[in-house]
Amino acid sequence: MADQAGHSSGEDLLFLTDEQLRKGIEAMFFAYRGFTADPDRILLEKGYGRAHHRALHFIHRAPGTTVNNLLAILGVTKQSLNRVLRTLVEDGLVESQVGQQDRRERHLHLTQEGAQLESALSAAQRGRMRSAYRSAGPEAVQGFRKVLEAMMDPEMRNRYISIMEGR
Amino acid sequence: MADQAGHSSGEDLLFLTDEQLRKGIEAMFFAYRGFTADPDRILLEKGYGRAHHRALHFIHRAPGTTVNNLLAILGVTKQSLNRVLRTLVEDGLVESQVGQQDRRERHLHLTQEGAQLESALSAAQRGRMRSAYRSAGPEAVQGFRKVLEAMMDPEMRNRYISIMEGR
DNA sequence: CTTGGAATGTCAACAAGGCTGACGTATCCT
DNA sequence: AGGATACGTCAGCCTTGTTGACATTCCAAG
Repeated sequence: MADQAGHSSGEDLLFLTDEQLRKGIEAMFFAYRGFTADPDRILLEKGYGRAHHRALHFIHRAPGTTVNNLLAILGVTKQSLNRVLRTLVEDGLVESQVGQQDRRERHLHLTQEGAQLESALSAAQRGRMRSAYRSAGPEAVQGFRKVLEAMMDPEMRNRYISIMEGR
Repeated sequence: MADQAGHSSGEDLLFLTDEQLRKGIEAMFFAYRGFTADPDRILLEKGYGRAHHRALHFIHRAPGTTVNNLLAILGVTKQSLNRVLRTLVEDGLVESQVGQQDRRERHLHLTQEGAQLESALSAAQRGRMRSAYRSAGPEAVQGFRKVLEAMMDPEMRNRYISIMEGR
């Protein structure tokens, strides 16, 4: 009870005021805006939205993934995803291949053109992430990742970790 | 070029692989989902959306703020904000008072009912933030905030900082 | 071999919440 | 008096989420 708010002493329990927590909440809000700002500009030019970006990102991350798997990662309905996926396939950014073992499944891959757009989007986002990391320093990066992981829903944390390790 | 990817040495320049940056990007994506999940559930019951939450949050944060100011913070058009604000006023969660010095301005306050909902939403979000902070530790919290601030657009960072200090 | 269920695709309708453009009103300032 | 500012509102459009219903394809169990 005698502790002060401003400085965290580093080893004992955290003294967390509502004010501090609210600051964290607002930091998340503003930071997420910055986080999406650069890709959004590119997407606008091409006539796509964030939903397309997410699809491209995770198809790049896990080439050959099925629609169902993508659905689970993105957490939207198949109708929502399908609308986005259809335009990407029509525009020649994504390829949908019938599964070998299970021919009901569709395996998704980026075409060269799709990979190119994904790369541009990712480069923009990584650029901001890199400069944020650089200006915050290595220890801050560790903390950043730690807090983010703890903030995820458990299911998503597992999915995230398995994505990180698995492949 | 000889360095390894996994461990950051802690004092020299960061060695940032695209992989590490991509992990950060995905962490942001999944964490933001968790971040909004709890309030979203409450909002759904009441028939509101995230836009209402944001309005309530910043009116709570800066009571008596003007519409224009809120517009700048939220980064949406007045038409978008107005739609949300109108329902909040109609439902008796927000009060809109004509300005004293400048009668063109409307100053916004939460009613008791509005404050109650804001409090419930904030409590849910702070709860998750608190447990994330706790499980990540004090140093992680510092790093988390540092990286987030560096990730904001400069204008937003200034706004954020002035909000933090100003009051 | 038949059939149930799983995976996928598709159509339709709807809602939230962004956006632009245009217009009106009240108020302030020069 | 006239221009600028703050706010509200109408109309229409887009993206992206939702439900519900239904067809197709195919694996697997009976």
